[in-house]
Amino acid sequence: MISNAYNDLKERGFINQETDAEALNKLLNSEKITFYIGFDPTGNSLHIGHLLPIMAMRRLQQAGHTPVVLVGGATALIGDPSGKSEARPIITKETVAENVAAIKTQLARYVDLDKSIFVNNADWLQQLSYIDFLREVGYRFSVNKMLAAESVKMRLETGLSFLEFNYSILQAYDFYILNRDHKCRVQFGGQDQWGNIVAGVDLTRRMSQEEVFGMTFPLLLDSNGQKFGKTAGGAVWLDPERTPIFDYYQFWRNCDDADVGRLLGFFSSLPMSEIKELATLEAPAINRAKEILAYEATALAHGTAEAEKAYLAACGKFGFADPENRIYTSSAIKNIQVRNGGMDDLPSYQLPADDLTEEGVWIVKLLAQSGLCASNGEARRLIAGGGAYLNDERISDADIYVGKDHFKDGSLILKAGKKKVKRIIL
RNA sequence: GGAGGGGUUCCCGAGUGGCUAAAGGGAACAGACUGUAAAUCUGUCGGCAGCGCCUUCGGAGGUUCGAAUCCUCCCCCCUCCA
Repeated sequence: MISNAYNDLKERGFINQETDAEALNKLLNSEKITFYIGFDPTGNSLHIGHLLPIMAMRRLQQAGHTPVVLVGGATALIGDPSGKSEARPIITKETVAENVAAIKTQLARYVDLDKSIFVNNADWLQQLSYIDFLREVGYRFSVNKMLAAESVKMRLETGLSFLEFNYSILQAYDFYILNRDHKCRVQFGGQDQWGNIVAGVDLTRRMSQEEVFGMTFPLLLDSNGQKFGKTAGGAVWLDPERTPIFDYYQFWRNCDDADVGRLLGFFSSLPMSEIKELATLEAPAINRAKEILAYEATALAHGTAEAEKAYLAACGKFGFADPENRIYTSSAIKNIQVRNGGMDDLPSYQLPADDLTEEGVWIVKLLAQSGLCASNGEARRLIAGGGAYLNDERISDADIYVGKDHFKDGSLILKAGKKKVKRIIL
């Protein structure tokens, strides 16, 4: 149980902007409130980019507050222009409905949905009458003001359709509805949501004479200023079908030294005092902090059993950072017996039996079809550049064939570079 | 609706008839160095069973031995005017 929700968020770095710091501090610490965070169901899986608000929601819930999880079933049909340089393709209602279901399942790992209110704004936005809406809500918005908003200004350069321009009004209306129907007092969101949140705070005050608040989270960048959560293969997904659990673990394990502390604050539940210690570890010991981060983040997304497997598989490949458990941590990772093995838990690819002919499988083809390389050409280049390994031996020739004798106990290990691994199973 | 400018490979951005799979930069990937880090240096960066063929420069046609480059029509974006 988290006792002081506001300070908790603050010391973990969750707070970027807030409408009224003092009032929020008081509110979050002295009352049990209802708050809301929205998610746009534009895809059928969440990715790491969505995780920061989810973690905040989790902490707030643990502090006794009640989250309203709003999925933007209606607003996803519009497309939020905030923080985007271009309009995004409009998706169909059917897709939105599927996405909502998928996202709900993933959220359940982080938030206790039984103690949350789950709403879909399609339920109230869908049936609005245009004329009524304009008369009731539209007249309260000043276009002059809207044009001055940073998120709109940006798009004024490249173009903004009327459809998208309306987005912020709809989101503001959501806040008003949630306040009216669920006594929702605070909206949280990413940094790019600031304009939308403020619009909602204003609208709610005007329509209901209720004082509500807003807070945004920082935009996560890695130490290089790059958008966080992107890797070679694109986004890192919570769906294990898209991002194998081992790869998910590895994403965290490979974060920059400089980022570990901040990431532990956001994505683990370890106490801040401990995190500060971990973040200041010297040279190679800092790797233990990364293991802890990876273990904790993976355990949250996929469960402790899977996290343990990924941890052992990765350490089997690269070694343990702190095999003797000298570095203090409250994480359950310390209870995991240091042992090797774990090969079974590397991402694997099942080779169709027909592909293994008398002469074997062409190595280039195998690299490509197992997903390690995007095309045959890329596989050739990888081999030419000395980055391909078969059972930990560098492949020097693109024309070799992999036969039965390369498989030990029915599997072999293929690597692209030092970090990308695939177990090929017969 | 009118006038002008523009749409190039993941992104930015050169290229105005053959030497252009298309400069340069960024991102990305690999190698070396390391700690599965950062920085740095090096290489790669459309597809193909690779010295040749195929697909790409908003879309569709056309001119030409040859088109990202010229012509016609269409779509989209920006700026100014209405």
